Amino acid sequence: MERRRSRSPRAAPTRNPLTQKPYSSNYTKLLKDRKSLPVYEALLQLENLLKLHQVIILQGETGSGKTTQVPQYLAGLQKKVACTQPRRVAAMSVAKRVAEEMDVKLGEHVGYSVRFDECSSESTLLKYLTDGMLLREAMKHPTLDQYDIIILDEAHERTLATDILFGLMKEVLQKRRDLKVIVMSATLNADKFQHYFEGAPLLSVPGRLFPVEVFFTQVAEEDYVAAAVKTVMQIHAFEDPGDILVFLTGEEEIETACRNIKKEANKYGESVGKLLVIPLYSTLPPSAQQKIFEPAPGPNTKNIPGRKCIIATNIAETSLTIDGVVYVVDSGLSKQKVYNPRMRVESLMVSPISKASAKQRAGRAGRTQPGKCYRLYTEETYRSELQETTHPEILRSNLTSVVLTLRVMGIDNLVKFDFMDPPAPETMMRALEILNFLGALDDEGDLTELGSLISEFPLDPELSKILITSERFKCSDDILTLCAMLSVQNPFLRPKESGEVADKAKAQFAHQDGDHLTLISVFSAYIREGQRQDWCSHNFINPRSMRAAAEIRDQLLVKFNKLGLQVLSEERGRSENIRKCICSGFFTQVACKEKSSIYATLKEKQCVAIHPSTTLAFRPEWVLYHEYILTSKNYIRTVSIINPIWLLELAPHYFELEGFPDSQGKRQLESLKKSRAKNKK
DNA sequence: GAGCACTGC
Repeated sequence: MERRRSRSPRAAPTRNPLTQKPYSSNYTKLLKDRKSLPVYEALLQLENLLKLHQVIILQGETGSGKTTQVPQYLAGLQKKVACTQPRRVAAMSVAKRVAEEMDVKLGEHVGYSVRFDECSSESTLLKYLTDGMLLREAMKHPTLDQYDIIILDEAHERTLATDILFGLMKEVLQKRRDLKVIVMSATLNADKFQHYFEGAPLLSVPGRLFPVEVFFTQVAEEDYVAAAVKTVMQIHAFEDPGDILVFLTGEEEIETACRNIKKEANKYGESVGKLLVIPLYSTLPPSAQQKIFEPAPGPNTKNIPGRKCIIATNIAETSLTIDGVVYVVDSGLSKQKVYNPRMRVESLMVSPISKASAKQRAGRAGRTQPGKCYRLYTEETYRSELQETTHPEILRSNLTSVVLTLRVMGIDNLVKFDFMDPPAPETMMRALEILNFLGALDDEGDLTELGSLISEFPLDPELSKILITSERFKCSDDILTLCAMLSVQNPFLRPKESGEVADKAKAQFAHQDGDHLTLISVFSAYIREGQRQDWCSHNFINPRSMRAAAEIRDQLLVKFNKLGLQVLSEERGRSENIRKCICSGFFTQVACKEKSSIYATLKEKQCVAIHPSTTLAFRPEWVLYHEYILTSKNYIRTVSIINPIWLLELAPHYFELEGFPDSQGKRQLESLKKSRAKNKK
């Protein structure tokens, strides 16, 4: 019966071909909405193009429905489909929505896969996953045979993982003529993708956003925070009801702006509506982040409606969507990561955003009704100083992990690997050099056994290395904790108003040998106290960091056991063993005291100071640091005391010292070497 | 003696 009916060209099937069950009423209701999406009419065209081409570029703005409709349409053709997303929340929520639209149970025909949460099965035809997760799958199965179609969504964001997948796709498409790839992107750089995948046809679908009127300032603003405050007050006093979203660059600025807006609003009294001012940045505790979803305040005594005003970082550009925003105020700036391969340092710099970002920010005003966007820069600045698109992440990152990943996927000629934007040769050289010193690559640049072990862990190669070495130093229990703690946001909270109390709380955990041991002791205390939220808040510890660390530690432990490594811990010589073990991975990050509190990094001879957040009670001769940051000064942060002899024992190859600049540290190491040689005789 | 855009495995 069903067969005959589904063959009929006119009547739509009443039973779901995937489950053989009749469609629910919810399905019918959702189908109506789906049919009104701009992308709906393009689906057949897409199917036909796929018969002729291996790669297709699909360009569509927010609201076109491409993320939900394209993958499910292809899965409906009985193809195994993977669709990547840059963020885990998106992968999970889109999968849930699509399962509902397809009238199947989430985790069966439609599933998702993100870190810590695998929701798919044998029967899964369509899987949404984070781009990083697909990369992990590709490390195991470099030709991705488990899929017929791979969709790279949000390609315009050019995340590190998506960029590597682009290059990988080029290789795999040669080996698998049956594989199809769809690159889905917002506009602006679709032609770049088309050029990269030579001959790939471009399919465009319109978006569905309300119009947003854009205003520029007439003259350049000197103080953009003050300008933002002024603009918010003007909107609040003179514009129609609707919430305001302001884009600034960071925590401090945002808190200042919030204070000033509240102060200004108070001056106006009842002549304007109530204004709810909410800061939004990623390091805020989740409870504070939830405030952005609170409704705008009601009318005041003069019956003027209230509104809310959210002052946010880039987090509101893509990661968090706030409905009801009608006005956007855009500073035109954001903090961006930059990488200096010569100094081997990643730092954050306030930089102008791209035109693509400016457009994205403006679009945040048009999600529910027509909106307005006030740009705190001139049209001339926009035209001449803003780049078309944001510099892809791969050009701004340390590539140690990336190079290792490529090697594991069997890419042996890195020079020939077709990057959409090739990274600086110096950055690649740095990565190869460090991987060689870690023992992950041999002198020919080939992957070693240790290298493939290192690549198994979801960690930076240096951290994986110390985790593996921890077996030898009988401190794996502690190093598992340390790796987890170094992978999460700084767990120590220090609110300005209670700085001293917070410092005292932190002092309870301080370990005399350094910040690494302090991190371990915080985690131990957290577990000992039953992982309690109230314990965290009482001790100025960020509970989110601790929960994340516990989860990561569990994941690392499972992997650790699976690889046949042994969890050992020995009390005798514990601190020394831990610090030696850290040296086995971070020997390139050591500094020697020059005078009083000034240090010089050994390899680059950069003058640095130990960051004031350290728990070290004095300034030792030699330290190992976890990160080198450029802020008001050059700082090294997360620092522990080491004995320079360990360096010679653990990384003799690196400390041959030929390429090192002359310094007190180098001379000390040289004389240590001499006396060691003498003792051996 | 002071500061951490945002993701992701």
